[in-house]
Amino acid sequence: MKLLLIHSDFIEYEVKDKAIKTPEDTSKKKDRLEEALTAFTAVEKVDEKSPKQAVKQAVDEIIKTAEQLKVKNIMVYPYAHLSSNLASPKKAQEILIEMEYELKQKNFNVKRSPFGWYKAFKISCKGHPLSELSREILPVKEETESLKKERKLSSDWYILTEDGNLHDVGKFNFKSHENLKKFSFYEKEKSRAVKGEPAHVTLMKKLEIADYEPASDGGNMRFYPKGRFIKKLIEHYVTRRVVEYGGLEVETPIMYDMQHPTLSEYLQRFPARQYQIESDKRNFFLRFAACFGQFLMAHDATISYKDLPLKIYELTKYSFRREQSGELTGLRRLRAFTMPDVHAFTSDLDMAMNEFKVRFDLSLSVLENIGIENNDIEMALRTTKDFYEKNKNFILDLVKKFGKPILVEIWDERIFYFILKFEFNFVDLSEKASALSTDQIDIENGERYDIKFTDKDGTIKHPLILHCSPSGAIERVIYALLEKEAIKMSKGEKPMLPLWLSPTQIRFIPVGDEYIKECENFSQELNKNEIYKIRLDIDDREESVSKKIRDAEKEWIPIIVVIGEKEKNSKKFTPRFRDKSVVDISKKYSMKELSDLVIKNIKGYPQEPIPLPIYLSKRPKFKG
RNA sequence: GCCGCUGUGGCUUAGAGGUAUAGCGAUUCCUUGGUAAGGAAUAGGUCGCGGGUUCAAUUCCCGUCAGCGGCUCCA
Repeated sequence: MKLLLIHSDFIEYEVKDKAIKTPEDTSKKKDRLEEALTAFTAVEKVDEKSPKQAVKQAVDEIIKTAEQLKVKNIMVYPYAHLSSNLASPKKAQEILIEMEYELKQKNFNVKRSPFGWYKAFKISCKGHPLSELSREILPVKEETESLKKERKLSSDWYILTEDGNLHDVGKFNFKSHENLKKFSFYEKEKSRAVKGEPAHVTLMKKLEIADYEPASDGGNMRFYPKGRFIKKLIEHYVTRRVVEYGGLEVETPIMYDMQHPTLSEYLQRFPARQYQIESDKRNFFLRFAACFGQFLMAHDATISYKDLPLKIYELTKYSFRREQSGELTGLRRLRAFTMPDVHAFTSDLDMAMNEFKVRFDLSLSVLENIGIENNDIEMALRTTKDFYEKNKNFILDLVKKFGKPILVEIWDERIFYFILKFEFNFVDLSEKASALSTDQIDIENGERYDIKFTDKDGTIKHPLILHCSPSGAIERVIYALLEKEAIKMSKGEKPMLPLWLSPTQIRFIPVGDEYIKECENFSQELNKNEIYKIRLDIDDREESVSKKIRDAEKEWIPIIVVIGEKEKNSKKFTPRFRDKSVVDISKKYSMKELSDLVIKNIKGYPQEPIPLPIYLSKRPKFKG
């Protein structure tokens, strides 16, 4: 059976002449249905063998579509021209009547136009992507075969365990791998579970990190001082790690000529995804990755095999992708985002694979040090069957490094420009998965961009290119950190940002005005270390001590120190530690001990001064 | 982009065909405080925006913008 489903403002028809010898009796010469899903239907020879099944499958398909479109009115419309292998009119008519009956049973408002007549019809198709669908209904036996064929063309999904075994995703026992299950399910099929609104969106506003900017395009965020600060520290940290790894930091333009021969070829494949800008008579697109600038730069460079692997790095501020408006959410999916992107140009597959390993370790370490640990992420690997077969041990090494089972997608043939790709995915509170770190081995673009290096023997060759983002988009890293804390909160635990990222690390709360001076003295004592400056502030507002503590807790301040007569005299403090796992809360601390404690935790991370006035009374409220 | 839901002072929100609640926050005053909200007063809103219906619209209708959920997508 062939179905053509049209979502229309209306459908109307008028019966004209007989099309077959014995058309269906009909008194109604004209009919019309508003806001309808019209199912143009051609019943075929194969349906005669198992008419019940054909009816059921067709009805299921129609209902599925109708529900998606929230349509109550359905017009079943016989339309022979969809097939060249029609069933007999008698059988066809029976099946159509049966379809009408079944649909009515499911409480749809169903009309059916008469069988066997030439009819004039008018239809007003709504024109959205789901408004025109064609479906082929085949008896089950043949269906599995066609499905198999389809699957062969696309890809297979597996779970690869540390022992080197590939498991069918459907059969794998996900016990103690809950997140991998959520991730696999999200990747492989479309998860339809009911979900609340994203937790990090509430948090990013409440903590004055980021917010929507109605005056800009969707997915272009504003960052408040604390948000800019956190973002800046992550940017610095990732950049430092990449530079230590050997990345040469560059800066390239954010817009490129759409007519440029190399770029246009690349663009043709994804035409509707960019912002476009006009300047004089030329049209430009905003970059959606750092590739363009770096590849064009590499194209013009003189590169010897001695320089390889050559690593070029840029922190793109911004990369732009015109995602569909409905796909945008908070800091998770944006139209403008900050992307660290380090490419490695390598001489051959051996070098590429070696480098892939190095960057795999780098990515894992960067994420972990930022605060997103191994059990917060799930790994996916995509490759071709051919590559997998030849490099099983290499891939297994990666899995062992990762230390838990991963999701693997294997294509029969290469679909994209890369032959191997890994991703570290974060699964959030509403069970959505997003990729953070990623790296891929690209075997096309060296040639496409005509990037060349001179090999040992003097021949000119195109390099294989690795594309890596060790952390993923910085905004998305913040999203993951916030969602991670939201998950904690849902378990009744206190949320906190890592100490090195907290805009305020220690807050002093004077018991009264007269102790503000004391706070200042102590803060100098606290910051005696030459290299590490602890970010502290003083709540000098005219509020009760309890109120100030409450506000500090709401702000996720890691360490709160109340200062009054006792402290003034004894120089010993009883701080409130937000994260009680690493400290002794019964202990009294001196300023030196507190300072050492903080420094121990922020060693090796970027240092920046507090991004707000030290006195709370001098701070504006950006939100609420 | 499609389908659906939502949109009320800076924030969170009540409400209804006759221009509107309350809490937080802000300001001022009182209180001078000891580990998650001390007390009082004042100011602040063309009820997202545009149009229509109506004697009258913030409330009903249409459109639009934004957010959320789902679909699709994620090079």
